[in-house]
Amino acid sequence: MNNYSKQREAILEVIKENLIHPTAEEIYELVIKKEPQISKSTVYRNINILFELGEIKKIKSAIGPDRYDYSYKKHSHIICEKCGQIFDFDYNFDNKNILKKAIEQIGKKIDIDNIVIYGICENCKSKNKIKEE
Amino acid sequence: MNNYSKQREAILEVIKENLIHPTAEEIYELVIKKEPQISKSTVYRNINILFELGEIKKIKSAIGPDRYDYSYKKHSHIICEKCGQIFDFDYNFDNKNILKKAIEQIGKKIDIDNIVIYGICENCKSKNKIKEE
DNA sequence: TAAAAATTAGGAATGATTCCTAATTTAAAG
DNA sequence: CTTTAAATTAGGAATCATTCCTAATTTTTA
Repeated sequence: MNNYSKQREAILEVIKENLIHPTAEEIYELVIKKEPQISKSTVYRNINILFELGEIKKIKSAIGPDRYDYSYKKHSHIICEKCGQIFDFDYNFDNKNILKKAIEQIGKKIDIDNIVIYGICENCKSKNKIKEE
Repeated sequence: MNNYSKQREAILEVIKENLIHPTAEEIYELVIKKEPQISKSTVYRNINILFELGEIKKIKSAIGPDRYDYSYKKHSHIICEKCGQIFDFDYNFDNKNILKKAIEQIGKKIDIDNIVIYGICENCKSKNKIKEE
């Protein structure tokens, strides 16, 4: 692992250029424009490698497949469980204290990578209130 | 939706009794002991209904299928991205402030349902340091 | 420049979940 | 009660996302 390949480079570029939290499928559709011969398995394999290397973040959406994120700047995510929409969220969690409590409660240190707030957004909430026919 | 069915009741009971964040498959294996005729699609359908109703929580694990949780008490989760382990985490997030910042940043109110900390646990971190053969 | 290691394309295989349908169960109405 | 309507079920087919497999190619090493 960790050798040069133009495919891997193109995939990382696409993820860097598209800050829309694309799915693997979407990454494939974008990267195929640059590397028309690329196969889907190569996209999946390299996404996983880039994630392992810590170059990109994996976001477990509430709905549909996983999404990926290149973070120029550290941030969290808010995800709606009804519509699946993902919002970038810039918040200063007290990581030092979270870490301390985590060690107390689970007995081991955790390297915090991404904090995700799952909830229901206003739009989806109000939709629910309308009596369904 | 929302009518009586002994299958749905049995599924909810199983989730209440097993606080191990079971997957749909695991719920099926447990509930089949009580309702031997039950089908897997019934389990999936009812898990979704119970989630829609807000009776159970869905946890997007870093690894493998979704997991479910009946919460007698509100809590968060810490999930390891390498091994997929899920830890219950009792932490007092400043939800009022989070909500305020969220409205500022994304322009809409969010009903916070579950805060998840994705990271890498000590065990997995130390495994990585060992030179792989 | 030759040998070893890593990566690729492409398709098959797998795993999780949803969808479909006819039969059954539950609820509602007279 | 009985009848009718609505909801739910079992079971399997279908779908979707992802991983696995293999022979060929590319990259690295020495």
